[in-house]
Amino acid sequence: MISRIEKMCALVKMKMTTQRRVIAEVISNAVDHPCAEEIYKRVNEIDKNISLATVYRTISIFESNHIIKKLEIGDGKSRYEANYSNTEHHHHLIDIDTGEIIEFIDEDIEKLKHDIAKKLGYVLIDHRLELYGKKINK
Amino acid sequence: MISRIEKMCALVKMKMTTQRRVIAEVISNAVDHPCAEEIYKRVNEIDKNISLATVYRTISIFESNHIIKKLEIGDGKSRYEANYSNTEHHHHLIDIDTGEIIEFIDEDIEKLKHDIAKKLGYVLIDHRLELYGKKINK
DNA sequence: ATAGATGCAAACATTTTGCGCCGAG
DNA sequence: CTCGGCGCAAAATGTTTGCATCTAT
Repeated sequence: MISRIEKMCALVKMKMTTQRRVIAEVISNAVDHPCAEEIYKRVNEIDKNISLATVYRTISIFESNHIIKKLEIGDGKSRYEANYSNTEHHHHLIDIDTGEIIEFIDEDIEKLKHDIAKKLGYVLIDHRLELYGKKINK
Repeated sequence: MISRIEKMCALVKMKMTTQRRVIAEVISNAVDHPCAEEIYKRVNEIDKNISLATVYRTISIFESNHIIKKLEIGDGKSRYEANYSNTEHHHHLIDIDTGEIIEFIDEDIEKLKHDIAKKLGYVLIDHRLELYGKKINK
């Protein structure tokens, strides 16, 4: 089974190695937002010979090809998620007690952001919205 | 002249040392978003004996007392700005060509964010919005 | 065949920490 | 006086890189 990210790599004409295929698979299957070290651990459960350096290099290439997105939630490390362009643009709510990340989509924000950038004389390329909250009744 | 941040330290009953006073002054006067190293350099122009470790420790205390805010614009280092609660909540537009940071305020987003958090079962504590854009006509 | 990808270990950059001394309250 | 803050240097953490080797195309 070819992972979704591997298909995106093909579109960008990336040379596909065993390592990249495994890393693509791991990130495609992730339901959370793993950091480089976590990706490395999951990759190593599939193939013990893949190095952390390769994970970093591959992540970096995926990111510059917009195949994955980096998020910085303030815990010191960069975290990543697949960037499926046909999926709606979503954002993150971070539970400040548990660190849990909840994804959400909001139409109104999608509309607003372009207007704001335009008003400032910019074309919007990307954006990031993160909410930090505490669970009600806990 | 007592800096604005120093006044906030007093409210939180922080022990005020020469070092903290100078660091408070530097961050209060910053019109940009300096990282720890940059704060350290500016601090040293006023007092050569203040160490980088103290800058980090002080920043950390300021941050946990909500006196300053950390921002991560994706350049690998944490950047900081004063968090004047009586100032309107603002956000950042980052020029992806120059790295320039433009601050802006948007009323509609202020309204939206609380509704979204509530809908997800959370009380909003903080949030962060960053737009990344290219200047029009350049 | 060959450009580019990999593994390893060393280098880097940023941030944190242990310890003995010092200074604010 | 005393507790916490300080400077220094060392360590920890996350990430990048030089080099010799290997591999997808």
